[in-house]
Amino acid sequence: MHMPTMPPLPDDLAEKLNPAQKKAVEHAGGPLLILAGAGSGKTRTITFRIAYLVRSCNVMPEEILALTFTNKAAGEMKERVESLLGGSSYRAWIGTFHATCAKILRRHAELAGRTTSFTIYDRNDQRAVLKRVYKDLNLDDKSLAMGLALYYIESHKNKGLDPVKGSKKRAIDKLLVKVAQHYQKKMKELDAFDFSDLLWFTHRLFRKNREILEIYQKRWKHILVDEYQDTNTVQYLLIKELASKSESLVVVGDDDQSIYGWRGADIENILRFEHGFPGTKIVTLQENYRSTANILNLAGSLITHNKRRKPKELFTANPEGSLIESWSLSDDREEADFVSRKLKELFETGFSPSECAVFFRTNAQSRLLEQACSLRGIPHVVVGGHRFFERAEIKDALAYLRVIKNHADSIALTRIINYPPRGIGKTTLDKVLNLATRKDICLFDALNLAIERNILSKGPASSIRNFLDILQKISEKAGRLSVYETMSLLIDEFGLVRHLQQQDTPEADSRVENLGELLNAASDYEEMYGDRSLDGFLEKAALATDVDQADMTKDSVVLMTVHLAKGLEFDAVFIVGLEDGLFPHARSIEDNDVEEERRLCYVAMTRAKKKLFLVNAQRRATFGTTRVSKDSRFLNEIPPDLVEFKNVHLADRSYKSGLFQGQRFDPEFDQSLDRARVPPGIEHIEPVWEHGISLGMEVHHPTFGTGRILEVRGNGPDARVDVNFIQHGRRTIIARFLFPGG
DNA sequence: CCATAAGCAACTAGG
DNA sequence: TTGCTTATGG
Repeated sequence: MHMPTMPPLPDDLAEKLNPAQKKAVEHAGGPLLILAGAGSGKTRTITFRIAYLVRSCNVMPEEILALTFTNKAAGEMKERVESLLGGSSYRAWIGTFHATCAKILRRHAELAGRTTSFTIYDRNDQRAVLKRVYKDLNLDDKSLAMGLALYYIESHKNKGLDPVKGSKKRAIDKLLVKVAQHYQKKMKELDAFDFSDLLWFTHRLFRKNREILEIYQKRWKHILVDEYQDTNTVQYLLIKELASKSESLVVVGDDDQSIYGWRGADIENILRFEHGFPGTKIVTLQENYRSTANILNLAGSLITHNKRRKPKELFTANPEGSLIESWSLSDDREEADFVSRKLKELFETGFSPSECAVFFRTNAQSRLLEQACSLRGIPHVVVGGHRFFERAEIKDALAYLRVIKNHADSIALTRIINYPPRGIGKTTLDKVLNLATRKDICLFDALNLAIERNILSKGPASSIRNFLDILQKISEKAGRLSVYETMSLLIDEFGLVRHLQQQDTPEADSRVENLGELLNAASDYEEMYGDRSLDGFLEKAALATDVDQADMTKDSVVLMTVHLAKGLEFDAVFIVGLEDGLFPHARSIEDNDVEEERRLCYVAMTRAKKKLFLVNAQRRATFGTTRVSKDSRFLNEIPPDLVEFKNVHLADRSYKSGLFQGQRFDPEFDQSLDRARVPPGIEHIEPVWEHGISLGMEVHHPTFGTGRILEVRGNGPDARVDVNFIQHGRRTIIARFLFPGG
């Protein structure tokens, strides 16, 4: 099972690798742990190894399994392997844990108590299932918080344990087990898996059916795992099972970048890798190719404050670079304002917007930053927050698709039964749901039964009949239609767009646009995967993430949470909200686990290539009230000689920001904020176009009222102008419909 | 049954 | 602050 000697690396690969990377790529046989520091060429090492195996070691692409955490990482890996190997590379299995498990489960669905076209449920669907369970058990959210029940179920599965067989010591434990039992039963009836089920059921499948496990063990002779520090226990067990007969297992990770403890990731997996896999070899990649020496040393000093880590020190041949700037602003608005101004300044000194990023700890922080960017006309994208596939209108359309595919999906059916409103109200639905419970049938069957037995009042009954008829009609056709065609048909037949258009609000308009996007996504999917089936598309939708969706191709500043930033890099990085209680988060301080927060901060810092700004506010609005905040402890843990502290203490001055209050800036403040040329207010932002259209200009639109110009694309009467309307927010308008003044 | 108003809770983080 | 659930009147 061990390969004694390995053939030499081809020159074209070898010349792009340092000695440690080479060692990792050429590793022969047995388990290998690559401790890959931030920016040390981890992806290159993995992809080159795959190329090496195929090109030099007579390994077939299909004998390779590479597991990642995000679709994005999987996509990048596929791309890079393809550029190294060309045509045959598609036969290598490169995917996320979840997608890989979903694929396996589709093949053996019946053994997991599902059909091949099972549905994947997200957090909201899970909540809906739990709601039904609560109703059946006569429970309410007060006697058992739903969040707790979900956590119980999920954490058991993450640990590879059966939530149905939990401890029953205390009354609450008994209750949790009971809820879990009903939940799992419901999920089976619904023909659905939740995210953690995908991993858990695959693990169970392998444990109960050794012959199936063997199929995959034989197939995958070489296994690679990316971001190993983020694996949880089930993932560990899956890897162990799959790799027990493989020729090589290579895991890559960095214990200092383990930031998913809250979703079950166990840092011990990487810290104790060699205990789980005897005979492990370890290669450490310590040379950083990304950041300036100052940034690297700063991050390195911070992380040494952690106890639970493998000691290591990164180094770089990169120049020292400029000092790290630490800015302390008076409040959160000032902070956002500062960032937007500094961004403008960076653009002037040659940084391009897409090479700049702003990281924050919590999503709630994004709003002010977004506003500040809009007001200054800074092109920006917010990654995360409410994801595309979780927007109500998208979920509605997908719910229709799910019901068409699987009539037993009562969760989806409940969602759409009266959306758009068709006269089937709460009382009617309750009647039918009760019938369903009594007869132990799904909602769809209950609807039919209720009609048959004539137990509903006339109005609702005819509505239901009509609804079922349309559903029937589309379902019959669906088999012959593509996803795109099915979707357009249902949007039309059920009047989804019509219903939104009637509302005639800007929000509804943007929803209509989103439905259009969904149709695009469907046809893209067909083109990309050559697959016209609903199953495949729905699976893609369920597993899609916002980072996948984010359009990084535009030249825009990226605003995102630190968690989403892992694996990315930017010339200039702002870390905002560096305050105790926010970053590190209050929760982690209470729980006495600041180490993960520190790793998170480390991840954020090491994304920066050239410039790093550490920003905090002295006062911050949370909910309704403003609170005074203390500097983040992390700011005290970094070497001061690497930092230029530019703190502006304004707590005693009642200063109002010009940007947000519509006033001019305080010139004194401006100077203290920055010695150099910061544009004092939006009225000073340079005019883009001699037609009299300039950024920041006040304009009037017959429908949308008054607003200010944020961005102009093109010129002449047909130019596209982005305007921030007081009443209607940001919209794109053709220039000829805009009039001067308010 | 439905639309709107009012009242109230929620904000770590994500596949 | 937003976004949900509940109350109210049509």
